[in-house]
Amino acid sequence: MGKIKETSTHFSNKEALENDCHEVYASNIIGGQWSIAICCYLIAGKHRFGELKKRLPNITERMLTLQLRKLEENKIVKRTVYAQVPPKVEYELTEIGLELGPIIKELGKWGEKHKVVCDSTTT
Amino acid sequence: MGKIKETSTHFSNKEALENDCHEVYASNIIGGQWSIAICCYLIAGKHRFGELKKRLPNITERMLTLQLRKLEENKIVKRTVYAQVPPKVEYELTEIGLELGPIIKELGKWGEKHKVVCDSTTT
DNA sequence: TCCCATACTTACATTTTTGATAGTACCTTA
DNA sequence: TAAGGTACTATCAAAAATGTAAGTATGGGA
Repeated sequence: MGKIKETSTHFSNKEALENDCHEVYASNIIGGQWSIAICCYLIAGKHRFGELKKRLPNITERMLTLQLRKLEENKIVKRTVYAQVPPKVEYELTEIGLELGPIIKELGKWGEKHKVVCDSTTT
Repeated sequence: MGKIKETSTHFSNKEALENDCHEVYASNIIGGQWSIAICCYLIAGKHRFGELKKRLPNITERMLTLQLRKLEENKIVKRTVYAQVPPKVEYELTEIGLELGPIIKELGKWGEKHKVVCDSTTT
């Protein structure tokens, strides 16, 4: 996630797809390596930056920041900064972010089932 | 989507996340540039390769092939080859693929709503 | 005075995904 | 004999996502 090149074919394809398919639009919002994992924790409630970092063992601060910024831009999470030293910042889901909760959970259930089905037919 | 490097940090992070989060597991399966769009059409029924290509105007044959192969590997779609010339190949959702249908539709509804909310607060 | 904790930022390297372009096989029909 | 239609594959290049490593600010406490 650096700057994107708005003249690339990739970019315009993505935009075009988003525009005539809400499903794709939605998946682009929550589809980063860590986005869904972050959401899973936030569904359970508010978290500080450092707490999220602990729960996502291998994430770098850079990636956590990037993903949170993206979620914030998309109004999925709300960021609250406390004027303290050392700093304290809390992240929580917005209203529309919360509405994503049940869908993500359904997806999780499906994933669990899928894993079983797939494993059994492979072996 | 070429060969992946199974020794990379990225790879092992992804695997670790998948293993303790079914939601992430699921999202990795359906999260490619075109996967959800393809699924959307297949939810409506069987399609030939060329039909999908027409419906996804800017997709290259390469990408369509890659995505379909990935979906097939993950047992989301079933591929049927007819021994004809010129060739005819049909793609359809499997049972577990069909179960994804309602979830994708919910995601679509959410996306539609999100778009409205986000646009109104931005302007 | 110096170190600490927290939540970042910056610059660069690597890996992964996607795109562009050309080619393949095969039988049918003209 | 040649062209056409379908579903691909192969190679190379570009772009995007992620990872690594180091640095920043600030006030409080030792």
